[in-house]
This record gives sequence, C-alpha cells and structure tokens, in this order.
Amino acid sequence: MFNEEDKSYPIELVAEFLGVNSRTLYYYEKFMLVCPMRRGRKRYYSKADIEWLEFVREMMYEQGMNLRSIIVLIRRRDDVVLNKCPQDVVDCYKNYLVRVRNFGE
Amino acid sequence: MFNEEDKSYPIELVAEFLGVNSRTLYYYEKFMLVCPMRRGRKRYYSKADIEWLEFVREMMYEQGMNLRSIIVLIRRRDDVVLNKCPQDVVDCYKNYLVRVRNFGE
DNA sequence: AAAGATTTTCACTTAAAGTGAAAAATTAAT
DNA sequence: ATTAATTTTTCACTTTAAGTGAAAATCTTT
Repeated sequence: MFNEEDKSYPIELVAEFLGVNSRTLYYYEKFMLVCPMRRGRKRYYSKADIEWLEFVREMMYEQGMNLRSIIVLIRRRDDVVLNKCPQDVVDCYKNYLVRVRNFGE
Repeated sequence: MFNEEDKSYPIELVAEFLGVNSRTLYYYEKFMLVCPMRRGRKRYYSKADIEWLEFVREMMYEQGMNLRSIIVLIRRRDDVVLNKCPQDVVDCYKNYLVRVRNFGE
C-alpha cells in the first residue's frame, strides 16, 4: 500500500492508514510538520509524506516524544530525523538555522 | 553561585535557583533525569547536576521539548545532550542501548 | 442546483508536566 | 535525648499540548 512513487492520496485515506483522525493531520500542518501537495484546496499526500508521518507517529507514540521536540530535531539537522524527513518540510525550517547554531549558549 | 566544583547543595536552594518547585526535581528523579548524591535520605546536588538541570529547563521551556524526548536523546547518545549530561545519568540508561540500536527499524 | 467530499472552526477530552498542602520521616540543634 | 526545623513522601489538584467530535462553510462534480 502507498507503494507507488508517483501516486498521491487524499487525507482521509492517509489518516485511516496511520490510525489517526484527519484533524490530526491538519494539526500537524499548522506546525509545518508536513506539507502535502495541493491542487486547489484539496491535499494530496505523497509516498514520502506518508512514510515521514509514519515515522513521526513512531516517535510520538512508541517513544513518547512531542511535536516540538521533532521540530527541534529538524532545526538541528539531526541525522536520524533528517534521514526520513521530506526536503520541503526541512526547508520550512531553513529560517530557523540561526537559532539552532546558538542552541545551548 | 554554585561555582564551587566540590560543593553540593540542598534541593530547596536548587529549585529556587531554577525557578521550579522542589516537587519538580523529585519528579525528574523518578524518570532518572537526575541522580543527586545522597547522605542518608537527604539529597545533595553537585555543580554538574545543577548545570545539567539548567540545560534540561532550557530544552523544556525555551524549546518546548518534553521529558521523554530528552530521555530518547540520552539513549541515542545525542551529541548536544550528552555534552551536558552527567555520566551517572547517562549510565542509568545503559541498559537501553540495544533499543537505541534498533531505533527506527 | 443538488449531492458528496473536503476544509475550517469551535469546543471538548485526554494525558503529561508541574504544583499545593499536609502527613510522615529525617536531620540538626539545644 | 527531646525538640525544632528540614526534607521526603503521598494525594489530589491545575495547566497545557495533543488529539478529536460535530457542525458549518467551502469546494467539486455531476
């Protein structure tokens, strides 16, 4: 499922697959944790988006991490997270690089 | 303040310095986020403990991270965190190394 | 224009993080 | 050793982030 590189899927299908409410995906979008492609207002989630969201769920559910921590790791260019995070999401946090550099001082 | 390498300080003083309730420090201890030295039941926080706790507060308050995420980063031997984390706290999570190795698979 | 789907808004639930207060136990002082 | 002062522990409460339900608003499509 969701194996086709070039296909994209509507929010309700993705939410069901991940076992969350579609509202949760809208919620993540407010934090720029995911940026699904759009045609008009309608969202289309790519394979990469879905794999990333699966990883986000694992960090949050299995590991007990929170949203902000995931964002902090994106900003810090953390290896483990960056490995799975779609480029456009990483790019959303480009302007935060300065803050990351000063992290902890 | 708290500049002397070999001195140690009672919980109430440390809590006040950090701007938290002393109950918060007991709470952190339940999660093994800090292991103050003890003489009998009384806790004594070292300079290293206090600097670590300051960093923990920064991660949680400034960055919005949660407790579990900090623990995940200790387990993962994250550079930024390990740099500030006292060895005895790191050691508390030694037995979790295997899980870290399998992280994300 | 009507039916069906998607998005948006409002308000609610849940769980983690943190705290207040008082009882119990220790430590320190006389 | 007995009392006074601290510290620890327990219970229950508050606050906030994360997540959700339901309905209204906005498309889409036929």
